Amino acid sequence: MGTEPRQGDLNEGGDGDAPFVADYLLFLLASTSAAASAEFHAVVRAEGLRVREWRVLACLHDEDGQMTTRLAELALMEQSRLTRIIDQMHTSGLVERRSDAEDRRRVRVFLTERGAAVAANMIEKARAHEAALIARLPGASGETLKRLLKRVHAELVDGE
Amino acid sequence: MGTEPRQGDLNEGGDGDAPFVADYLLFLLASTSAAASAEFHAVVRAEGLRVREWRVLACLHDEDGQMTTRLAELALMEQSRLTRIIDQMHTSGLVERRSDAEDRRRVRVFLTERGAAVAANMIEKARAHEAALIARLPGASGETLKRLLKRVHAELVDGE
DNA sequence: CCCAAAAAAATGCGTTTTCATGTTTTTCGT
DNA sequence: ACGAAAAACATGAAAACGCATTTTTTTGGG
Repeated sequence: MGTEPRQGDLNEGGDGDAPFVADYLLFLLASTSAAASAEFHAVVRAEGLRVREWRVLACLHDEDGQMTTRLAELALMEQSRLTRIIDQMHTSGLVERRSDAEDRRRVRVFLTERGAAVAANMIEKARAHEAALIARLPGASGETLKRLLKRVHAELVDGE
Repeated sequence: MGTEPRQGDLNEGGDGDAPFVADYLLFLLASTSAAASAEFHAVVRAEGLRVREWRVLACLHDEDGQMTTRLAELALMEQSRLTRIIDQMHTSGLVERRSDAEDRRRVRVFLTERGAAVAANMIEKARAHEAALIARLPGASGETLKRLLKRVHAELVDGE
């Protein structure tokens, strides 16, 4: 006994040289995202939704009737994956497809009445969870982080 | 024509009320993480590794001989998934298992010589990529972001 | 106007991932 | 010291996922 690794936090020391993971931006982003999301994802599943369905609902709430490709980008998944998620969400009565009159290659996805209700309900829960989460961070870290993430995200996506 | 949604960035307006996604912390984290990682993940795959194998290599580089459960936490994956990734990495000669003498339930994972070499090589590439990425962010955003993420991650994991 | 190229979405299919459970070893209460 | 509970890891089966390709429609050059 005594050789137990610590729980939770990212490692500090290394074998001999500098630790890498704990100071690597992409790991910090991924693990913070995972840790922060874990709690709410439990709520999502408890509501009978999968994480990706929740993402689709949230994106459509912001702008209903988006085309498949764009929706896949926003909801952070592959196009072919979204196609099948939409199938299932259609089956469970959350969304419907309508082909675009201007360009018949396009399929636009709309919330059903029930889908809109579920979306609104979940967004309320998400806002509450976010507020609670930010509340337990020191000072204004939460808001600062959001501001920073928006800037970085914008730079990564539009810039270059 | 003319009704085209913008490319890339997160939506600003909504149907009628406040936009949600573009200001929601968990989405900001997830999408920034995805956008930032996308580039490097291409490098990883080009090197013949999968993303999760790369994570394992990096974690073991920082501290070799970790037990399965802990390694799964650090490398952001499920325990049963890690078991199988280790199988495959063993097959490709990157790691080896040794059962812990003190507690024979435990399996510790070690880098092979080749694994260590691959890890070192990838970490070099990762550091270079990170530096380039941070360089194209305005001012000190990158470093500020890292500092903030460390704090938030620590709070989410240890605190509470 | 026509045909090749591009764009949007769907689909076939092999791989990955997860969930629940099984097996072995250790811990802990009495 | 014994047996129940817990911890660590492995595994079987089902679902989810992503890649490559196909189908349909639109665009653009000659």
